[in-house]
Amino acid sequence: MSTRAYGQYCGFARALETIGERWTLLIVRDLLVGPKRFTDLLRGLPGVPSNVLTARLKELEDAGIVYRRALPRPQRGVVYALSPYGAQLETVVDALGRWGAKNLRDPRPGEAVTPESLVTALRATFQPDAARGVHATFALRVGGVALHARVDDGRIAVAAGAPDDADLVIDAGPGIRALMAGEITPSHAVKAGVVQLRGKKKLLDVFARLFRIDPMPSRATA
Amino acid sequence: MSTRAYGQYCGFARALETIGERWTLLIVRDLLVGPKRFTDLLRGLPGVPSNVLTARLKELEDAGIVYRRALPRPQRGVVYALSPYGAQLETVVDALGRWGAKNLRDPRPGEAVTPESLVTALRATFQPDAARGVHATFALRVGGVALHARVDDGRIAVAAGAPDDADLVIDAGPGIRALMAGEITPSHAVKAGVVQLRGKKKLLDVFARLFRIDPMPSRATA
DNA sequence: CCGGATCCTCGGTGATACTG
DNA sequence: CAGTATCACCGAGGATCCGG
Repeated sequence: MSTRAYGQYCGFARALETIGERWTLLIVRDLLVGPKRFTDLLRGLPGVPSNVLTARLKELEDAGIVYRRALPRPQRGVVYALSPYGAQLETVVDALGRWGAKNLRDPRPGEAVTPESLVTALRATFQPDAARGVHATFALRVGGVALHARVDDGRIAVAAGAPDDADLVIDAGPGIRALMAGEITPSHAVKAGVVQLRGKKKLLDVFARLFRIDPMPSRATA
Repeated sequence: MSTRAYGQYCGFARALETIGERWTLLIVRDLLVGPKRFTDLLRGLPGVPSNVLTARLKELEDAGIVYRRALPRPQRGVVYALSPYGAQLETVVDALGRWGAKNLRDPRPGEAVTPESLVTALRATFQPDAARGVHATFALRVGGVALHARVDDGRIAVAAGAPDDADLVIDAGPGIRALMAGEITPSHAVKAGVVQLRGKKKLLDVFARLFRIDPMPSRATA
C-alpha cells in the first residue's frame, strides 16, 4: 500500500486508501469512458507527471481495479481497462460529479475540457425519470470536443466522438452549464447565442430536462 | 485553494480539488453522523495530526461545506457541523463505503473501530426495498462500540449509542461483516458464536436482509 | 481539558530528462 | 510509445507547547 493506512477497520476508510490519492479517481473517470493507452491518459490528465501516472496505474492494478490488456492485432501496445470491480466506481464518480457540478461557475483561465470529462458530466447529470418514452440522439460540441448521448426510454449511452445519426446537434461553449443548471431557459440560450443548433431544434427543451445540474442548496436549508 | 488544481473545467475534477485531500472525506464522514468538537474529531480519526485537522477544517469552511457553531448554553466551546451542501456528500460517502465494504476482509492488527465508521457502514448498506413494511429497532455492539438503527418502512435512522427500546440487541465482533456479506447464514452466525442476541432473536434474519454488503464481482463478469 | 499553533523530519508529488 | 531516473520541494506525520 503506497498510501499510508488510516488505521480503521471500515469499508469507507479502506476505499479511501485505495482510490483516495491524488489523480487516482481522475484516472478511473477516464477509464470509465473506455480503455486507454498510457499516452491517452497522459494527454487527458493535463499536468500529471508520467512517473505518477505509472505509480497510480500500478496501484490500481494491484488493487484489482485496473488490468493491462494487449491491444488487438493490427495495433501494438497495451491498454488499461477497468475490471468489473473498478467499473462499479461509476456510481461514486457520478455522485461526486453531480455534487461538484452544483458548485461550478465560470472556467478558470487555462482550464482544459476533455472528452472524458464531458462524457462523465453528461452521464452523471442524466435524469432517468425524465427520459421515459424519450428516444433521441444528441450530438454535442463543446470547446472543440465532440461527444454524443443516445437516450432510449430511461436509459442512456454517452460516448466521445460525433455520431452520424444525431437528432439534434448542439454547438456550445461553457455556457451550456448555465442551461443545464436552469439559470437560463433553452429559448434564451438560443437567442443569446449560448448554443447553436442543427436538426430538430425543438429537442433542446428535452435536452434541458434530461440533463440537470441541481442548484446549490441555500444555507438556510440547514 | 490549498490543493493544487487539476486544470480541468469539470465538476468532478473541482470536487476532487475540494474534498480529495487526505483525511478530508473522513472528516465529512464523521460529521455526517453529527456535529463534533475538534477533540471529538481528533479521537475519531486515529493518527490525524492536529495541524492537519485544523487545516482541513479551515479548507472545508472556506469551501462552504463545514461551519463553526457555538455550543448551546450549558457547555462551552465550538462544534463543527456540515452545511446543507456538505450534507449532500452523504450519497458519495455511502456509495464509496458500499464499494469499499465489498473488498473488506479481516481487520489488520491494531485497526480501530469507531462509532462513526459503524454508523456509516450500517447506513450505507441499508436496503430500502427490503425494508417495506418493516418497523424495528436494532441495537448493535461491535468491538465495544454501541450504535442503533431504527427502521421504519423503507426509511432508516442510524445513530451512535444504545437505545432503550431495541427490539433486538446484537453483540458481535468483526465477524458481523461476514453475516452482512452473506458468507454465513444468520443461524450459523448464532451457532458459531459470531453474534450474541437479546430480544426478538428471529429479527436477525430481517437484519441480515436489511443490511447487505454486495459480493465482489468476479473478473469473468468483465 | 479544549482548541489549536509551532517546529522539525521525512516521504510523496511535480517537473524534467532520458531510455528500451 | 511506454514508461524510468533523478532531484527539488512541499505537505503530511509526529511531538511539543501555549492561551483560554
